[in-house]
Amino acid sequence: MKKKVSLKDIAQEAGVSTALVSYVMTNKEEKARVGREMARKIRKIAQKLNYQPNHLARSLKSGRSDTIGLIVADISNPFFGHIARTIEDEAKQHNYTVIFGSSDENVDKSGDLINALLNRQVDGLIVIPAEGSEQQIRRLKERHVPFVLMDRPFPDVDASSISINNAGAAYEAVKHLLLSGRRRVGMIAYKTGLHHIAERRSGYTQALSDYGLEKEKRIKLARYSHLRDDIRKAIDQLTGGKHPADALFFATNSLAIEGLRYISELGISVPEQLAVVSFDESEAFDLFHAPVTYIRQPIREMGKAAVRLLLEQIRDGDKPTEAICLDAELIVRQSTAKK
Amino acid sequence: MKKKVSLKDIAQEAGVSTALVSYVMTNKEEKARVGREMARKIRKIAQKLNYQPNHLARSLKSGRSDTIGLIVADISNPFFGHIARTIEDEAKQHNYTVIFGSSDENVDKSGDLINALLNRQVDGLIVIPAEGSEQQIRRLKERHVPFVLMDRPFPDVDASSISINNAGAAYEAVKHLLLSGRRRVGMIAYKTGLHHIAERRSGYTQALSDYGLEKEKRIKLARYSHLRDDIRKAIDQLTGGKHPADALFFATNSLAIEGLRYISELGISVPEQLAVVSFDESEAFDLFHAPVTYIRQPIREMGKAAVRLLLEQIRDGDKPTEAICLDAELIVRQSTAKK
DNA sequence: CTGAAAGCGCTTACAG
DNA sequence: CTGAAAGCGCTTACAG
Repeated sequence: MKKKVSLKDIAQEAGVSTALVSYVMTNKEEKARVGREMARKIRKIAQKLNYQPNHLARSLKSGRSDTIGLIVADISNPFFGHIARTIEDEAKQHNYTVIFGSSDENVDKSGDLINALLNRQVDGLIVIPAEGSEQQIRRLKERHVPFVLMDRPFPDVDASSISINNAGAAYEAVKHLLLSGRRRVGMIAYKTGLHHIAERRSGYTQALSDYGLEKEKRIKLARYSHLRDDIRKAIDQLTGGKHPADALFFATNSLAIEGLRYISELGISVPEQLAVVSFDESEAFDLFHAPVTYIRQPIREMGKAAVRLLLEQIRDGDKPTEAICLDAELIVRQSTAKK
Repeated sequence: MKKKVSLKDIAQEAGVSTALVSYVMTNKEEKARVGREMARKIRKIAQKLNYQPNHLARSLKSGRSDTIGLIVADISNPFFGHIARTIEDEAKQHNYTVIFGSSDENVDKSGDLINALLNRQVDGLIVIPAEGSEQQIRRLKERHVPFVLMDRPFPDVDASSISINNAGAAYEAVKHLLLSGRRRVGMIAYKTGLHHIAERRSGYTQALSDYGLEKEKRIKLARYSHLRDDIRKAIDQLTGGKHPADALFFATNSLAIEGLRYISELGISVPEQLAVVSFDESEAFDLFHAPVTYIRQPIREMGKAAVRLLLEQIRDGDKPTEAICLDAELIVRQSTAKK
């Protein structure tokens, strides 16, 4: 790259010290009581030379990088892509830039990522934590790094977080299935200790038991790393046998998409033979022949809240933690129509 | 945040200069001929203090930030999300971090973004350029900023780029429709001057004319900002009248998804009444009742090539520009089955 | 084998 | 109203 013009170049041309130029360029001329004439002259030269401040130098001096780090599970998953987009927009409004990384639901990657972002002096972190990363998160707290957990709070860690009422939303979804006449409702979830999935499972269980169907509990788990195979197996089991499920509740959009692929292949008719509800949204749900009933998370609000909480923490290191829990909404469509 | 430990702290504890510590921490002990004992001692202290280098300071000094900037149209669009993911993975392998931004197909935003990333001293840029951003790209070249154009080359700008054979891929798609017995093939594209869309249009036109159907050309354009309305209007026009289209070719996945939503609403049967092909891929294409035939771009290869080209440019500022053009693949499925 | 010193490009408290 | 100086945390050419 061509050598960039620095404060020094401007100072030289204007015949003043770099200090003056710095004051003018950061609009602190008032405070530094720089002469109006001089300020104008400096600005003019800066313009002519097309001066662009070096953010790195500024950050090194000021201790603030105006950058936030974002850790998601996988940026190519539209759910996280949407979150990233909201955070980007919201951050930009406050003159922050976003560095991101995908943890792939992997603790080691997550740890490396956190370190890499921290070494780059991000002012704070928004993280959608991977399973088993509690320790890493605790370390953040010990080091007084401002951060916000998103999507998946850790019940045992006292940290600011944005999440939704997972148990409640799952409960509503299952209740909706029961009210539409289904009795054998299966659930497919990730095999994970993450709290948000546990909550979704407990919402499911609670609904069944409130409707006197605790005996009908049928949950299958799929590994993130063997998604396709595990889901196929799960569906085979749930829809086979003497008392096949007449409804399926998927705990996330990726589970549902993979599941629906297989359901189509098998020629199972939705919603006649099998009603379907999923967490999250997806364009794919719209194009399924029976548009899929889903639980809509308020992604925009979540992103906004996350950035807000983080910036407050950055500004005030002693801000008490704040856990925000938003409500999700059940969007009812064809895939759960009454039989 | 708590004060971080710096080289100085280690130097103090070890009773040596920061220079020594720096050499050891960057594994240049050989070159600096630091004593083995001393090196061990320094490493031990660094470990104990949990030393983490400040990347900002390093970058300021070295002039390299080991960060690349990525500009996409919209990170929440899975197509770009996938590209981002490949670039992230590939960059990480070379110890680079990625800062990203969404231009929203808007020239002003794109300009702001480029500046913001450059001020943060990214070593180079991978950009999926917005319409009308030629000037911004030319400026990059003038300033000798390493960069690679992706997805959309500018024919009038001599720059390194990764793209696919858009005209050829479109040609194949339309040819496939014609060979499957369709005669009135409509196309829906973005209203844009961007070259890759122009190429897709010309592939369409060429195919029609090669098959003696130039009179049957029916292209409709939709504005990015009025996607839904424009597509609905376009589909109404194409499928209405005395000679309704019997096939539709969508120039991108977002156009197709919006279009298929409407086609479902209208109750038009695919592929019987209307065959459908789209550029790009999407999970939604799989779940459509007649899985959609699409043109698969080699995203992984594209991302890898982009990073490779960029890093070569960063290493060698005089590297001549290189335009890589990859082939796309037509994946034939139900939506274009013979009538 | 080791260290002092300069410098990357900024900011800001301080002195005049 | 203006400027000299110190310093953020590193790296590296140079001198011993």
